[in-house]
Amino acid sequence: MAKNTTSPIIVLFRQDLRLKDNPALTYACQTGQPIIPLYILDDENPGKWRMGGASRWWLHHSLISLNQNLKAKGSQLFLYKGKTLEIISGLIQRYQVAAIFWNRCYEPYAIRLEQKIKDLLPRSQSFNGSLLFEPWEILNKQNQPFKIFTPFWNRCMEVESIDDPLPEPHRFITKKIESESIDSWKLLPYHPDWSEGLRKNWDVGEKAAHAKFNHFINRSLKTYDYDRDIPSLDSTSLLSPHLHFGEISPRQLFHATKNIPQSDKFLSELGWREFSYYQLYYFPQLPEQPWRHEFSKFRWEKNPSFLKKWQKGETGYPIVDAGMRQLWETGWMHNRVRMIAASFLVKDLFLSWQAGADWFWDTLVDADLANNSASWQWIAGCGFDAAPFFRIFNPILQSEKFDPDGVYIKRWIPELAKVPKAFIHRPWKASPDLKLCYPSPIVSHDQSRKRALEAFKEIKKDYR
DNA sequence: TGAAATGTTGGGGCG
DNA sequence: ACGCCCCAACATTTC
Repeated sequence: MAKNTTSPIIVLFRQDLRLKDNPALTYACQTGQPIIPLYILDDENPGKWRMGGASRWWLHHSLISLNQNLKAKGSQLFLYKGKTLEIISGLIQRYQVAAIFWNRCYEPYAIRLEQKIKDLLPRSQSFNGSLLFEPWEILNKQNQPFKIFTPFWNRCMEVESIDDPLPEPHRFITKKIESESIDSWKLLPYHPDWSEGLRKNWDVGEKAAHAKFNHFINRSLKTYDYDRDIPSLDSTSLLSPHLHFGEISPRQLFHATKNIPQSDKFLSELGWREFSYYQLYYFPQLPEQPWRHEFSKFRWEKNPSFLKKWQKGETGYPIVDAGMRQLWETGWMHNRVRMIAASFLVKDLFLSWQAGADWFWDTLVDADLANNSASWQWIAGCGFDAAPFFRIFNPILQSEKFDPDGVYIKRWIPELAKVPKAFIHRPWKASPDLKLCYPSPIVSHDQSRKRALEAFKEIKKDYR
């Protein structure tokens, strides 16, 4: 059969819900063939890592936003729910699809799926829309993957060319096909609808992402170095969910900030994101298995009651509880507080980092398999370039250091509003006639610390 | 992208 | 003036 220039190309959207700097879309448009912009909600392929509740809320709004942006171009987004391969094979037969274009994902299940799509339609093409550097491009002098962040990032920064972000494509022809309605997917929570805090805190979509980025550049980037650690300030970029869903690309962030003198710290945070994807690529078991083998011996506690209290923000340690409540209410937690709350779960409650990762997966709007897994392994001490296990955060000291006046704590824990500054980091020492409706600490940090150190000595000893 | 324990130093009070 | 002790303040080691 002769090559048919009117046969359509499917552009498969996944974690690249944008029009600007979208290589798959741009190069599909350049063929001049009709385009089928397609999103498939496939809850089966990811297995255990099916999208969590907060992510589904975000996805709902992001798809609507992408559809609107496409409509402004005279196009639209077509929606299907089910098994990716089955749906795609159906479309290929029905519409004589010529090829499928997509931007690569790096989750192990996504990589496997992409290979099968390529087998289905060999003319298909994949592109880099989500990373500054492909994992296979960055190797050390022995041609091995880096294990430590700093040399990894130094090597990245020696790479000459990072492509300039692509402009939005001009008008293109859309091949119209049937579509499901997004409401039938029931991505939004009901019974109960817990999404009010999310609605209040987030604007979803490509335009919102750029607005937030501009605000960050103008207001926070200059003092990012220091202010990003103060959770009451909202001085971080707040871009994580936009980045995860690809409403804005790392290339866009990189190019807009690389020449600004104070941008190093921010760029290195992008570097940590790259490093997480790198880890997941070279160690696909990252979400489930500790990278440092000796940690598989660790006997984590199984204490559903402690886990519940951590999840609900009722541990009795204000900074931990404030973070966990911010997460529950807004689908997001400040980075510094994530470290403190995560350290508390692993090293004070002695619950597994996997249990923490599961909870974050369900509740974060920025839940990202690479970042979430790598960061939990980092705090637990078993990941690439991880904090050593004996490096244990003291939740009281961290609180005094990074939230000295308790502004962040009081924002998220109204029960503590009346506690004087002197006791805000340790309310159990405040006068009993305050009658706080706030729990006493469920564990003693001093004792937990000692216990964690003992356990660590144990696995280290065995391993030698 | 810790914190606690332990070691060292140097100024001041005091006999 | 001198030695002794105390103890902050800082540095180093250890977990």
